[in-house]
Amino acid sequence: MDNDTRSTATNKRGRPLAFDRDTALAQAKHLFWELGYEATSINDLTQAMGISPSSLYGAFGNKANLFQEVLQNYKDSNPYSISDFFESHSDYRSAMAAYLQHVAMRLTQPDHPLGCMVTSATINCKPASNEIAEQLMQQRTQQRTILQHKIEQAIAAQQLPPKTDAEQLANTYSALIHGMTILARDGVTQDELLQISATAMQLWHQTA
Amino acid sequence: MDNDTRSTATNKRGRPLAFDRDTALAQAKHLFWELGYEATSINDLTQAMGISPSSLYGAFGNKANLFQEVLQNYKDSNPYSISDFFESHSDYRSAMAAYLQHVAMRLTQPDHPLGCMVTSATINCKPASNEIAEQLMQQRTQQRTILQHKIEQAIAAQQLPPKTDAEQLANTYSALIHGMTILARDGVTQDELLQISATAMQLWHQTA
DNA sequence: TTATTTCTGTAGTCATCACTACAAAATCAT
DNA sequence: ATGATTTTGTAGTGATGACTACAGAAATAA
Repeated sequence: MDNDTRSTATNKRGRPLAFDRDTALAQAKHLFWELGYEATSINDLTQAMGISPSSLYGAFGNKANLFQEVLQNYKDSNPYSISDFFESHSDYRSAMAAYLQHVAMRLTQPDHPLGCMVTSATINCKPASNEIAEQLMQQRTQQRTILQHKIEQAIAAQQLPPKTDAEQLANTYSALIHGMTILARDGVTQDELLQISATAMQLWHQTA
Repeated sequence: MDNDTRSTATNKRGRPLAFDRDTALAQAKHLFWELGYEATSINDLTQAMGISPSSLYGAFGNKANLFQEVLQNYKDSNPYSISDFFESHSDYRSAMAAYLQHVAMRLTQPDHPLGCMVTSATINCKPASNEIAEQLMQQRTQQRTILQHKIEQAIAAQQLPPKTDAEQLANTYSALIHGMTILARDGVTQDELLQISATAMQLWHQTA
């Protein structure tokens, strides 16, 4: 029943960690983000983290568990969620515009790999990694659902036509955002992604 | 200087192939499409193709070369290109609508894996597979450029406002289409993808 | 000091990776 | 028939995959 989350806080007994756990985690995140879950080997990780396999396994359990921690860190390190934008903007249109702008920026930031890790890290997986792949899929589905709820609220607040199909619109924006990850990784620039975000705002008015 | 494309045509000398080359290629395509390039092992391939490693290497050279043939077959097996739609429709708007509809259908056809292989097969690759990953990237870039040219022609034909940014619009549609591959693989249905296609047609009018 | 606890480095495990050596088998050419 | 040619099955190769055993090192606790 002991909680095994070896914290960075002051250790009590035994030899102390010879490396900074958060720094190592950040380096692991960088690799998983760039190459994906399976294409990143333990050897790659130990090299990048500057530690030995035994240290890695001692501190993080195994590859899957390390990825879990990386994923949590990845989510925590993004200061802005969809909800944040819808809370800090009075009207839904400007919230969406700001969110799409934020996404375009974040997918092409020069201080970390291109695109979204949740979108890209487990596209090519063997069945052995199905659990992790499904976890990321649930993340994506959850984001889609959140967006749908925000749109439903916009409809209820009469900021969108009452006949608007919230799921359809959420799906369309989700596709666009996932696609921006592909484009970012293909070398499409931040400016171009921002233009896509601007273009996408036309979807807000459903005319058909 | 001998052309090494061992054709399916009547062999002249030596022991004949004990398997149907096209069928085996189709099965390889199925695997690469579903799992991606690196996550598909030679062992997976020989199992699915029903042949031994020596037969596989004898007939296809190596894994990278087999993938090349699969890719060519993948492209050839899609009877409709962007250009086809723009040639068979008089106005550009209906051509685009038909193309997006076609994409939504194709990405969710039940007789083959979900999504687009060119988009998904080399998202997670080690540096060793950079050549193949870049080849697929060039495919994606090329498709984007073709779309841009069609939009430019639409502008020239005054079927789009003269101030339309063709590259920007092509990028937006490309993002949407790539994102549809992610959604399709996440289990979003064909109907929902068709709705995305319909929603996306609003982008045709640039209002901003 | 000595004992206890925890981490580190080395060297290994076994499985799987792409790929191949080689002899037997199956065809064609003569 | 005999020989030339090509494919096949078996059984490997060395490299790399994730992971671990174990002894020693570095800290705290007594």
